[in-house]
Amino acid sequence: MSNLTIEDIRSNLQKAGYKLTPQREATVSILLDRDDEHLSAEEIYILVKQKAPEIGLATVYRTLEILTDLHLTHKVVFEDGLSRYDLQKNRGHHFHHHLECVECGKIEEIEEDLLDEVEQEIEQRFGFLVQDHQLTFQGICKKCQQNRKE
Amino acid sequence: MSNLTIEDIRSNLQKAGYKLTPQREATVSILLDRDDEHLSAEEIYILVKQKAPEIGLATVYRTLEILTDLHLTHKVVFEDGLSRYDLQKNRGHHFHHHLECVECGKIEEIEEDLLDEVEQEIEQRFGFLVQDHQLTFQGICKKCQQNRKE
DNA sequence: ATACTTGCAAATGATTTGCACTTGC
DNA sequence: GCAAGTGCAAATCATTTGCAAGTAT
Repeated sequence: MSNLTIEDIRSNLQKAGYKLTPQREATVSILLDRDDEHLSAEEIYILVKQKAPEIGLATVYRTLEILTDLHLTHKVVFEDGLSRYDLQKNRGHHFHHHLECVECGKIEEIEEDLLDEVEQEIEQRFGFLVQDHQLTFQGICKKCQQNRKE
Repeated sequence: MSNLTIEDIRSNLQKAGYKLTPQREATVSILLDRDDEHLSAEEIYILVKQKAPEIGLATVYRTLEILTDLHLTHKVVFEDGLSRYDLQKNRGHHFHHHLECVECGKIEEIEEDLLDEVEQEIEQRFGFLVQDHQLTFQGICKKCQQNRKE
């Protein structure tokens, strides 16, 4: 699914004056592997530690901050107070949404941008120039609905 | 704009086995007064303290938690990591959205639900039963756009 | 050399909790 | 009267930061 490579990320970092250190590479490689999950910094840290045990949590945070600044990842604050990070697979006009199941806690991602029309309406009616958005739905996922019936 | 009264809130609390103490009343009255702002717990605390100086921040948090559990308020986590609370003016089918200006930080509220169609699409395509949602747009508000031109 | 990075530990900031005291019904 | 509620201070949890040491070019 992901068409981003480590090399893309290396060149983006270098363009901005950052190095792709082993720690950053390990962190990015977790994000590439798990690009359909929505990992918190802590979860990323635990996964990275398996490959590079000497890494510190602060480094993971710093890496994620840089990646987010460069728009290589996207940071979303969830209701539980944790921030989760997604690789920006489709750079540029990216936008995606989340389906958060209140029963099993799973977070599903939707790639399409369903809000084009809504954004146009906002700009016309409120004179507000939209740059980005976050949309999260809470509800019951398919699987949990089935479990309820059993 | 708000059609909720203290009495509505009192009866809701009592139905759920809670009392409307002076501290809770003071907190709710701030929310009623400022129902178009999006106040953080800290901001609410400061305002409440002016009328009831002996109140503690923990009580404000506990009150907001109860109100949110009873769906009398709605808690939204913003990008800055703070949670803000809105009174649920139109109980039941409530839904509203936020416009967050990245320049002046102001948070505007839109009452309409622009997502009816989007929700139907989600339910059909993903089998996900939507119960609630949060939608926040980041961008530049009208006023800041004008200031830029000057 | 020099500027960028790191790991660690300590600091921060929002929220939560334990507890002895108080209060509303 | 007594469970429910309070204020305070201490605890917690995610995240950030200071700093001395490490590293790449």
